[in-house]
Amino acid sequence: MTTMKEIAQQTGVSVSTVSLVMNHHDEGRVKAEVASRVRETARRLGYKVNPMARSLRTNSTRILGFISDEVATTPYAGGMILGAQSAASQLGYMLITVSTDGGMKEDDEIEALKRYGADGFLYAEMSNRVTDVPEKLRDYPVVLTDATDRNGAIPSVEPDEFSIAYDATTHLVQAGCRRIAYIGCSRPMIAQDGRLAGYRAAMEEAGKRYDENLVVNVLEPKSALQAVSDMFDREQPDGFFCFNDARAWYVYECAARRGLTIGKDISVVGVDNHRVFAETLYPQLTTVELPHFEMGFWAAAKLVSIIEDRPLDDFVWPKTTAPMPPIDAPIPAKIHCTLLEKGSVARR
Amino acid sequence: MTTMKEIAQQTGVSVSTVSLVMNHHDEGRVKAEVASRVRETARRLGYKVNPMARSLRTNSTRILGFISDEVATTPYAGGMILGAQSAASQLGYMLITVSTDGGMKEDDEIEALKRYGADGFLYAEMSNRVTDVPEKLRDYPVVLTDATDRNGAIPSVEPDEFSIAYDATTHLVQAGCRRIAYIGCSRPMIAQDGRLAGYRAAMEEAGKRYDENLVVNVLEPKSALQAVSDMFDREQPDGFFCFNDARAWYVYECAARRGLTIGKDISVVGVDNHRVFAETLYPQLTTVELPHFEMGFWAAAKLVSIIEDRPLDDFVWPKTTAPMPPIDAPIPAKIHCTLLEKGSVARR
DNA sequence: TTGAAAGCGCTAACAA
DNA sequence: TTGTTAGCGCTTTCAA
Repeated sequence: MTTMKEIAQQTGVSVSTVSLVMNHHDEGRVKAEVASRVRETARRLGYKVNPMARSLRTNSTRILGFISDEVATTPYAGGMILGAQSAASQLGYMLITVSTDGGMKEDDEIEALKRYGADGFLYAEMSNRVTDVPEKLRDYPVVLTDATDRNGAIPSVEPDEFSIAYDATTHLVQAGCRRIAYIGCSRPMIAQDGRLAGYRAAMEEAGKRYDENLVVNVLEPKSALQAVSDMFDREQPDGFFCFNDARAWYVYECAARRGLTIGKDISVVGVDNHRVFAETLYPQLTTVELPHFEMGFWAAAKLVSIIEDRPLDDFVWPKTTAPMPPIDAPIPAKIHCTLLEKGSVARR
Repeated sequence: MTTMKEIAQQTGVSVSTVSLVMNHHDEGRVKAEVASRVRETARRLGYKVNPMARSLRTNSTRILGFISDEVATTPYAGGMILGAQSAASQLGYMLITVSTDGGMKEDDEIEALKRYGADGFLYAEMSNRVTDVPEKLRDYPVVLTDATDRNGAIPSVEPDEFSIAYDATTHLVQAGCRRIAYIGCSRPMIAQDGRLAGYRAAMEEAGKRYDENLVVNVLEPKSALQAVSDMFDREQPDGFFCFNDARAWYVYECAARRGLTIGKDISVVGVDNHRVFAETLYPQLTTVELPHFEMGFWAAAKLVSIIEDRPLDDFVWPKTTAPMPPIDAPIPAKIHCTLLEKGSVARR
């Protein structure tokens, strides 16, 4: 590893001059000619700053902590982490991921992260929930990812659940479905509320009366299949919007048992959480993939903007939204990532 | 953050004495009474070493890099990362995860990890493959996780595919199945070879002739379902061992279309890669969960043992294997994690 | 048995 | 415009 000292020696200047140049603090402080010689030597020697040494002085490590307790159980986390990592990497940061699952104590992991000098934290859930941020994070910059702060005091990035359901349902309407069912979740979640509202709005806008009989909110696998099956026979829907892939599967199962084919006899749009259906089993189906990558990306970027105290607009953004695809288009389609800016922000 | 200096002042000794004590180098060098006073002060002040400062001197960060290119697409990764993190944490290390998926250049990520001072690397695949380890990792300690080095030169931790299939098949035999089919993978993979062999061995040991007609190796979702369906009708198997959950799903679909119920009319044991079936849809099914946690755990521990040049036996291990559960036992069951020790080892 | 001192690579205040 | 210096928190000689 090349050091500033070596650059200084080879260029015939002092270490502080090198430091100034390498940190872009040379404007008006170092002669342009000297600066470019320094840069040239640095390039030639393949110099890379030593983050440890720097952080020892500056108390800033350019490390972000990503905290989640469900990395082990869902593939959501992967996309989110990837997004966060992508933003971090573009902004010159490193992401350290800790999972508090599996009996490890969250506080210990946070302590470890602090010791390693994390400048700020991403606190992630894997589906939008009202969340209490741990006490230990109080005095650090924090951004919630796919979660909502109970006290509304911490900035968060969440999916636009309403629009997801609205667009999915509208999509089914436009595909010509007459009776569109909603297979939802019975446990109260932010996503469920938003999506049910989106479904309802789309139905009413299409001139279809909102009909409670077409809505089944389920939780337990065993009774769930029965409930969906009952509704299936009772209401004979020809379109389904499903809260997630597990719930979509109930519809698949019902269809198979009745000799019906999805995409031909009935239409299904569902949120695909596990990537199993979209990628493996039914590549031709229309599914909605939640914008986990984007949420991770935005959250990390937001966090950096807090840490460095500069506006988000300074950064360069990727495109994060796409329109709903035609009914037989290749999927998954990523739609709607809403950045909620609210509350105040903890600073160290 | 408390520093050694503060401890030194409060105890009335020098920083070097504190350092000696905190690093357990005080034996015969520091008076026992002084040492215990130092420890007491450290405890009282809640001292935690500053890893940055230490690594600046020692050139060792106690950071492990976890490199994988599929974090985003499977939940396997989560378990593996969790295992690796668990071992790392127990051994006083920190895990930094980088995912090289999504167009980010692997080499760049490795460079970043090196800059942050990683002492060694875990290079992970998400299903056992023959793998080339990147050039950039050449001079560092590396352990392959769920992967096999093409040159057989790098230590790796892999699942015991043979035993997984052997035990699963035997399980079906003991459950009383007469005609047991194998739904495998047509792409050549280490797992496929090992599992087919395990299936075959179990069949023959049970006095059943190995019958090629009962074996369907498939890949493409569309043709796969057809192939499984054909075999289903032709051979009328009453037991199925499936390579993964996608393949198990073909059997579910076939069964549903024929009015058959799994666990009653036919028996299915499958490797559950996505946790969808075991956790959500068929909690009563017998599935095999690959020991991702254990692989991650062992691989990280092995890596630390290489870095610190001490034998694995110095560490304390969790139990990693369990016998096959009875056919209706709660799942997932983790079985068989084999640590393959082979080849030489890179050292810095 | 203990402490003083040097130095890891870097930044930043200050002096020249 | 540049260099000198001090010091971040720690480890590790070396001398006392």
